[in-house]
Amino acid sequence: MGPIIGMSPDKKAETPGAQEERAGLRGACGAGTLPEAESASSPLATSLDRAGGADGAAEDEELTNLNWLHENLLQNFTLGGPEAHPSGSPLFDIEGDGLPFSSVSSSASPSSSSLLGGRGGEKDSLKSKPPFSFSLLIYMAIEQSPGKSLPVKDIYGWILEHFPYFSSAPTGWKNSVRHNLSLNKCFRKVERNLGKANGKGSLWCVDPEYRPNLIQALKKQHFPTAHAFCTPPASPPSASSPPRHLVLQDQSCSLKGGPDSPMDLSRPDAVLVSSDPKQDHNYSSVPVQRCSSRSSSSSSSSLSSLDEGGGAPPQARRAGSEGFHSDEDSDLGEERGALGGPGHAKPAPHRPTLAKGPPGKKARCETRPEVDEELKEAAGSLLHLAGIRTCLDVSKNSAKSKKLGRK
DNA sequence: CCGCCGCTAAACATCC
DNA sequence: TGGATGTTTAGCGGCG
Repeated sequence: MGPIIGMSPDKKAETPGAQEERAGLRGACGAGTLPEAESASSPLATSLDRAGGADGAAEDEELTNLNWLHENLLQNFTLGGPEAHPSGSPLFDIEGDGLPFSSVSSSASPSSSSLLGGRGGEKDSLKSKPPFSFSLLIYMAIEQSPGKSLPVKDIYGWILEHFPYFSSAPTGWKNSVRHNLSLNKCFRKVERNLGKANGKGSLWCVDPEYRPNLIQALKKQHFPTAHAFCTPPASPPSASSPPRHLVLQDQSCSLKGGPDSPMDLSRPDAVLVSSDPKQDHNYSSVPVQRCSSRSSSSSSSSLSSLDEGGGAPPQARRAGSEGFHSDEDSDLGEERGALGGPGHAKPAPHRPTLAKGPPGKKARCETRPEVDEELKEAAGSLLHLAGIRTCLDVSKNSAKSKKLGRK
C-alpha cells in the first residue's frame, strides 16, 4: 500500500495528554509491577531540558528530537544498569577510537538523517515518514520510559511527540502500533494492577530476550554502517561488542529482575547472539538460541521461520509482518513444555488458541546490564545517525561523572 | 520470481 | 453505549 501520507490528517491531538499521562505513569510503574522504575524514573525528565539547552544553539531546533531521545536513552541506560560502564561501552568506544563520526553520520541512510532532523530541512523531515519500523518506534518509546514500560496511549504520545509525522497521519498508525504490540514477541504486556492511570489497557514492555534483537535491528535500520561497530574489521572490538557474537544473558528487565539482579554469567540461559545480519532478519537471534536450548525447533535463521514453530513451514509469512515474534517459546520455558512440549508438535495456527488465554506474552519484563550496553550502543547509533555529537558528549560526560560519583 | 519483511486495513472481542 | 484497548486475519508493496 502506498504511504499513508496521502491520507487525511489525524484528528486528535493526543500528544499533550499522553505526555501527562506518561508522567503519571511513572508512579504507577514504580509502585506496581515495575520495580526497576525506581531506579530509572527520576532522571529521565531532566534530559528534556538539557536537550533543549545544553547543546549548540544552532542545532537545537533540528536536533531536539534526537537529543531528547538519545539523551534519554543514554541516561536511562546509564542509570538502568549500574554495571553499564561507559568505558566499556561500544558506544563510547566508537568515540574513543576516533571513529569517523561525521563519516558515519554521513554514511547513514539519507532518509534516516533526514528523518532525524538532520542538518538539512528538519522541518520537512519531521513530516516525512520515519525510517523506523513500528517495532522500533515502540521499542524506543518503551525504552525511554522510566519504567521501561508504557501503555499504548503513551506509546502513541511518544511517537507523536518525536515523530510529528504521525500527528498528521491518519489514525491507522495507531492500529499498526497496537498490531505490533500484540503480534511482536518483542513486546510484552504487563498487567498494571497498581496506580493505573485510567484503568484501561496494560503496560507494554520490551521483552528482554528480544531486546538485543531490537537493538540490532535498530542499528541496522539506522545506519547500515553500524555493523562496522559490531564487527570491526580491523581493530579488536571492545569487550562489550564482540566481533561476531554478542554474549547476552537472559536479561532481566524492569519487572522482575530489577536493577539489582546480579548478573549470573554461568546461567544456562546465557545466549549467544549472532550479529550476522543474515542470521537475524527479525532480530531473532536470541530467541533462536533460546529455542535451541529448549527445543530443536529453531535452527532457522530468521525469526519468522522459527516463529511459527520449527516445523511449520511457510506460514512464516504471518510472522513476517511483525518480524520479531517467534513462537511463544522465547520465555515460556515451562509453559512451553506444558503447551507444545519438546516435540514442538504445535499446529501451525497456534496463535488463535493462545489469543484468549494468557497469550504467549506474559507480564514479564526484565532488564540486564549487558543489554544496557547494547542499548547504549543503539543510542549511539541513533546519535551517529542524527549527527549529534554534542549530545553524546554530554551523555558521556554525565555517565562519567556518575561513574566517578559512584566511586 | 520467490520469500521475507513491514505496513495498513479491518473485523472482532474485551474492558472501563 | 461508546471509546480505548487488544487480537487476529488478510492483503499489498518493497526489497534482497
